[in-house]
Amino acid sequence: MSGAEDVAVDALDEAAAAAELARLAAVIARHDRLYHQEDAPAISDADYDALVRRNRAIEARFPALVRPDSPSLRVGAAPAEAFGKVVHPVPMLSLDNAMEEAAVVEFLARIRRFLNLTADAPVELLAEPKIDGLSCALRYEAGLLVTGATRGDGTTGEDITANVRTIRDIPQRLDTDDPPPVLEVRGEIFMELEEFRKLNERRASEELPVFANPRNAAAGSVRQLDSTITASRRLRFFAYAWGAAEPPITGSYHGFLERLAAMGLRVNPLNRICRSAEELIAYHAEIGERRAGLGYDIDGVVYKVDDLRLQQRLGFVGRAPRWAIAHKFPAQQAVTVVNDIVIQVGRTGALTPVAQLEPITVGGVVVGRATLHNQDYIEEKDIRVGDTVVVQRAGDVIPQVVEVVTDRRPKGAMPFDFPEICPECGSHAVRLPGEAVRRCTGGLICPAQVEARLEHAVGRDAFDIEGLGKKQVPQLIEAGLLKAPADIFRLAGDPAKAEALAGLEGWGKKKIENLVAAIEARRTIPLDRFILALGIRFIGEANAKLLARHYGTLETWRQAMLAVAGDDEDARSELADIDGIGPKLVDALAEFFREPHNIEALDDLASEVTVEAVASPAGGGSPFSGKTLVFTGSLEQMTRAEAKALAEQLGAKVAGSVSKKTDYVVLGADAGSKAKKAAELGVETLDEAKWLAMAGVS
DNA sequence: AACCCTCGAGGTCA
DNA sequence: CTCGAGGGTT
Repeated sequence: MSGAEDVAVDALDEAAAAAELARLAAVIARHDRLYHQEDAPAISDADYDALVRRNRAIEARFPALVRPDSPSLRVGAAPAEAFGKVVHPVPMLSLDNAMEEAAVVEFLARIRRFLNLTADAPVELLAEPKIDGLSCALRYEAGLLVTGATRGDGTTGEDITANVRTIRDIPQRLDTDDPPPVLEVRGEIFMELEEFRKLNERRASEELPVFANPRNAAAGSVRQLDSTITASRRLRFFAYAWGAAEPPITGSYHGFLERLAAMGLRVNPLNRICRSAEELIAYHAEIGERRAGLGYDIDGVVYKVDDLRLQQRLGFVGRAPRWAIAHKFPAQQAVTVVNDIVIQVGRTGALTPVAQLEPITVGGVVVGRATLHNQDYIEEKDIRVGDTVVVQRAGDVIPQVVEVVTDRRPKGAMPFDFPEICPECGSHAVRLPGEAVRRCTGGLICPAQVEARLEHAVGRDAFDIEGLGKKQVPQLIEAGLLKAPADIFRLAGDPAKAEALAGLEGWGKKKIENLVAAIEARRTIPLDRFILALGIRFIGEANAKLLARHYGTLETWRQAMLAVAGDDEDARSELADIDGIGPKLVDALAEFFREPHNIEALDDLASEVTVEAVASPAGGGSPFSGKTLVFTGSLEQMTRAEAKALAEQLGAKVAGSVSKKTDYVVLGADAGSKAKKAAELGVETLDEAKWLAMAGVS
């Protein structure tokens, strides 16, 4: 031993301190590696903590000497006020699920079809365990960890950098001489079962509530504002993907993972290359058998096409890649009793039956209720009050009644009598022919609908008013302070109302101030959110945007909708011509605007707020954005399906036949009648090379 | 088949 | 907030 490590911190001079910090950074990094890569720690946790403490003590004396790769960055940061937002430069996607082996076979078949391969052409896939934790994106710039973010909605996540730094499987600095300028590593943060058990033991002894399962424990730990708490939880990490990367990632997926491992990130050692559906299924079975002994929770395995060029060609459908699929394990099941079936009334008046179950633990959480969806569902499974039923958590999350154990049915149990009267307001509840749901016709006289509509209006995607939620809305309705959406704004505008608020339980001065501020902050609202807030049937986030973009201003839209309600043919066809708006939507809008009280409520709300106009989408980056394309003839560089997917990605619409609305016709080899038609109509044609060049594919 | 809307359950943190 | 199911629309 050199002795430096024995010198008291107080006795170090600056040069010795710098040297000691360098030594500690290296030693701690080495122990981190042993811990996470070999799973063979060379020292005890206590000794490791002592090293970390010594490092921190020296830094406290010589703040100027803190190294960019200092281990103390793992734990040092002061508690944050709240989590910042991180926009993912490349969206974080979800995977399609396969529950059955047949779906795995179909997955492979579809890949081969899409790539124009024969049914027995070799395709290599990397199979890996699917960890049940929370996904996370780590951004390294020039080899240094700069941000860690949760998945969030896939586009925007929360900034959990300080917490991520406390995870020993995640290096502060990539172990390479030649770090990439940008590398965003994605993977799963999770808690091992042993740590989970110890954590809950500790919490139980401190009389704190215990976590329901390791995944929730990991999620709770990562969402701590105080990163020292996160640090004490010993989370783990496996890498399995990337987002932004400069230079781009090329080659194979397994090669990418090997490079990550070489740079000090942890990669699951159970990953394996497979070459056929049989091999994939065998892998699934093998991992399933080893599941209990892994020491951490998994909910299935994931298969990914290994060749990154093929991944790119396969692309995406919706939010999920075509080149990957999650093959889940069967859901865990349990048996319990249906104590009651209650009816809930939603915003649109839908009557939804919910089974009240004798509480039972399924897959780590206590389940007490399960939706029964509708009348048909209950009848098909013949679920009766008093029945013993098999319950599972679909996708290991959502409780679901699978089947009735009919031998255990009590004598005299009657089939469920689905109400034809709304249990909340007594109005008739009707089921239209061809529909599965029965709906209350009470509209605004139905308290359940009024409440649900108000909750919808203040919701995150509509007015987004902080401090008004499922708890407060019913309370304010009860107090007579809320009836229609416009009343929300009168809460802030009318002093008498604010005073009435102060008389209610749980409304202190501060809370009222906050609410008023939150409401005032939302007095200006974009048209699409305003439309969404009205709660018109079928008009969700996407359709509200379509309408807002097309009509631009509230007044234009309102006039057009009134004309539609008055059966004005021109207004109707203008509306129906918007791509994505079909007959049912037209009817729903007309119906809404035929009700005088709806228009009153709309105008009332509009008088309280400023509705911002929405610009119709600009041309966008691509020459094809907003254009209509037709492909004809056989393409050589890619299949028709790929070309279509690419064009749509660029904002184009792909049509099947040439018309005067077509902007471009892409001619493959042996193009026939469509080429002729294009010439007749004077539509611009592109050959394959030209199309690829314009699409930005070289 | 892809996409959208609606509804539901259950969890954690402030 | 996240996940998932079911049903509707295009």
